[in-house]
Amino acid sequence: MSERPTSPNRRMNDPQGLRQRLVDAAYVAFSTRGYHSSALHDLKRDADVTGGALAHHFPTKKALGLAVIQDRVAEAVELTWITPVKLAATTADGIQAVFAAIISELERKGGVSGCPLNNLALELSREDEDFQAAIEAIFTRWRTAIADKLRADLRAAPVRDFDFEALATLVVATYSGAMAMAKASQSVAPLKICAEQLTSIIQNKTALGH
Amino acid sequence: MSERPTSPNRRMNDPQGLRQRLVDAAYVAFSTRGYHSSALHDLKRDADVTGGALAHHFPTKKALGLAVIQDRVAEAVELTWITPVKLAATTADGIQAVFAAIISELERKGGVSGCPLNNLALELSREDEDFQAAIEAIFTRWRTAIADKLRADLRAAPVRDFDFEALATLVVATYSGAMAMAKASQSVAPLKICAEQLTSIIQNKTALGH
DNA sequence: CTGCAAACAGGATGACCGTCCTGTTTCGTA
DNA sequence: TACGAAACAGGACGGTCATCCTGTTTGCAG
Repeated sequence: MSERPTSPNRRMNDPQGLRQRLVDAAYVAFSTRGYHSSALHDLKRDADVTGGALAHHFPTKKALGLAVIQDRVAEAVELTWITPVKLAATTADGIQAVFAAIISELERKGGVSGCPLNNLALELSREDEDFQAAIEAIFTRWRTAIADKLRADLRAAPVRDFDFEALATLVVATYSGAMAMAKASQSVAPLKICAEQLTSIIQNKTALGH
Repeated sequence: MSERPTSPNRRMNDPQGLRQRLVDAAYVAFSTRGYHSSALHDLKRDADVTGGALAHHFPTKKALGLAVIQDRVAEAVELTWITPVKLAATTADGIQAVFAAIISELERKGGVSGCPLNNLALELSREDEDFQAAIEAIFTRWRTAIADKLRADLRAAPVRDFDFEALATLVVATYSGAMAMAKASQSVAPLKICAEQLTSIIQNKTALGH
């Protein structure tokens, strides 16, 4: 019931704000219900935007989807994963903290709707190569950030034959798969288990000794 | 151009065969293009089935989707994962063989369309609780089979504090996530990396020592 | 042979959805 | 103030899709 402050009858052009409301609503919808299951009609209602405004900013649904991926999904990965890991004392600490934060957030609300990046990756990667490229770029940035952190961990006490990229790939893959299992079971149990396994593995591998 | 042997003009009722053609076509379509992106019109064409026949066997699209999950997806997991792992000498051997088989199969054809179970899990788990239950059951069976094999591995030389279910969860999650990354990058590289990491981890954990 | 339910044919239907089109308003610029 | 481009309003349109409906055929029971 919250009317936007377009009080009397006067219109105010606000292209940036309107675009942001639109992308925000689309991000929520695409992340939870999926891209194809989200109708533009609902997005227009949620963002309080008319068809003409939508068409003006995003000529096609694909353009909106691309904006969601590049603006919001990339930002979400940056905020929930990359930055916390980078700021943590060690990679293992960072990963444990990220998992814990995500788990408690999921427990706060009722259900598990899954990782936005993973959801859109499986739905759109094969459908359109622009989507695929945008999604792959985020995965690459994510994996690279973890690999860099692992490299930093071992700056002081190097371990020979350590493949940073491979271990980072394992982390990203395990998280993605754990979230998929969590979504399928509507339970955070797979996330808790994989968090413990992963941190144990990383601590072992980054410890002294070959 | 391959006409089915309905040679002159005579019809032959074949409820089981028709149902099988339908579920087969739906399995392929749902696994590659996804559930919502697959139109019943295309399935009818692929399976050479009319609308009346389809409605007779599956009153709704959901019923067809449920049959695909319970009949074909469950069977696929059984054939490509559970049986090979069960027949292998060790869990690590089995997992390595399964990954290798899947990778070479993906390299044979051109693209990566992803794990059917994972694809449908992310698309349908939150949409309908019947779908969710059917998918969760397959994940549970999959994970349990791997845990059982791990238990069998350590029958002779037990390792204390070994959590079979947790390690099995890690395996399933890592595979699912690796396949998601493979789909996003349209490359088998994540699968190769995770296969190596996983077998290394399992061999370490199942080896002698605390 | 006969009746009857299951199996199938083929199209109608109504809802939905993305896109586009025409008109109106805002706002920077000159 | 005049003007033009951008921003926005609101609905029409065409296509698609899942479902349903009416009729016909098959095949088994009796």
